[in-house]
Amino acid sequence: MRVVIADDHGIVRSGLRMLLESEPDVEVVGEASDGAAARDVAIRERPDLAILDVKMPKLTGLQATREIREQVPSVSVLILSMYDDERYLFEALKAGASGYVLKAQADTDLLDAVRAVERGEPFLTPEAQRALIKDVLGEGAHRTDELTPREEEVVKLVAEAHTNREIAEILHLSEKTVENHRSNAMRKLGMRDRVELVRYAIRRGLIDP
Amino acid sequence: MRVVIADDHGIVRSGLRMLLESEPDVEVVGEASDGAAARDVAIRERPDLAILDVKMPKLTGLQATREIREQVPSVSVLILSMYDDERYLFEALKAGASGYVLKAQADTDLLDAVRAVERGEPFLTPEAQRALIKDVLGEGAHRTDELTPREEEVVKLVAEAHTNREIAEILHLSEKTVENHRSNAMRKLGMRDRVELVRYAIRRGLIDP
DNA sequence: GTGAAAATAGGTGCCAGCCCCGATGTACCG
DNA sequence: CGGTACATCGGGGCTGGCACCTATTTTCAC
Repeated sequence: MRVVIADDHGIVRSGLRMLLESEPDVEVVGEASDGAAARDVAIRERPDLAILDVKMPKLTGLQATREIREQVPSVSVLILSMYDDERYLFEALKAGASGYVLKAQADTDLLDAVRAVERGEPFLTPEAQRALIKDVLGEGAHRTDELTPREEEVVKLVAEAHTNREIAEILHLSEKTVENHRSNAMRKLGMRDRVELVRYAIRRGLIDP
Repeated sequence: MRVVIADDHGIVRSGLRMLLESEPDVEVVGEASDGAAARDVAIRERPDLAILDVKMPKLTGLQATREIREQVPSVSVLILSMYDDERYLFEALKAGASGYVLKAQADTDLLDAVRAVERGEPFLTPEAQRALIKDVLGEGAHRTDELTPREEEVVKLVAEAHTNREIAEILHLSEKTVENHRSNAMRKLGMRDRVELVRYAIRRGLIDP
């Protein structure tokens, strides 16, 4: 089983690598320390599985998941969350992830998750399953989908202090397209400059302060 | 060399353990997933070294460091920070830590840090050293004094998405003066545009996200 | 009372940001 | 089939942001 791993903390990558390679039939064929690199590596290597941290520079794990799943649907994705809650669970599943594992439990659950994905099954930690059931039973109405996925990607990169040109390179787009997405996002949100977008991105958890 | 490790993320503990035990003379004699447990284990095991995450439940790594160093001074402490900045560096050193390693660089720097501590030397990552030197060269005063009051006012208003012209009106200044204060603040902080100032202002608590 | 730092202000120049247009292709949905 | 949303790219133009430079006044510590 060929696996790509991505996390902005080197120590987590090392841990993942060693944990995964303790299994004889698992091979780590790529590593990335940000979301854009993760996407590029996953598309180039076409692994069986990509294990992505939710919170990474340039692209979040969820944004990277969308792009990977769109371009190479044969790649399964496992999302690693460092949060103690499940606030990104639904977005992760919508983005095409096969599983969602909390980092606190990752050392015990991760190999189970990998095996589940190998069999083509989804994998959720017990906490995640409970949250999902609760949501389905309750109301599915906590969607704040004001922005399209593309717009959100651009907003995140703007908030990380990238110029339009840099964003264009990261997303493989023209500068004009980036400007249009940013402009549309600002209009939707009623904002007038990048500065306001930064605070929005922080409130939404797209980036840390 | 006997080592205790503490981090609330299982995957990080696994990574640390495997990384450390790849060295023949290093033995991990204890693990903890929160700061209070870390303190208890360190005091009971009296290891040569305790490697602690800054952010843990019950006690932070810094609080645990203080208590460990007070009760068993023979235990050296390495602090692991998941943050991209050095905001806890000074507190860590004051608490009695021998070293400060960012998680993003931990897979390459950690063994160097362990060896340095073994020799009784302090260890700081290059980024941490730079921050320390910058601070010493500056003043004994805190980093909070990096900006003058006027500069801080301007930064706050910038982060609130005011234009230079608006800020000039609010502070009864010329636009030029505002630009100078903003420019000086950005130079002092090593930032290149307003977007970075916003995140700084939020981190500093000048504004809410 | 001298010197350093802060606060004030201006000039010049370049480029990025932001706006308004329009245009194409795709996908999905009733 | 036609409508709507999304993503993509472009032109043209105005303004604001930012850098680098100089310069005066105020303030405060030694």
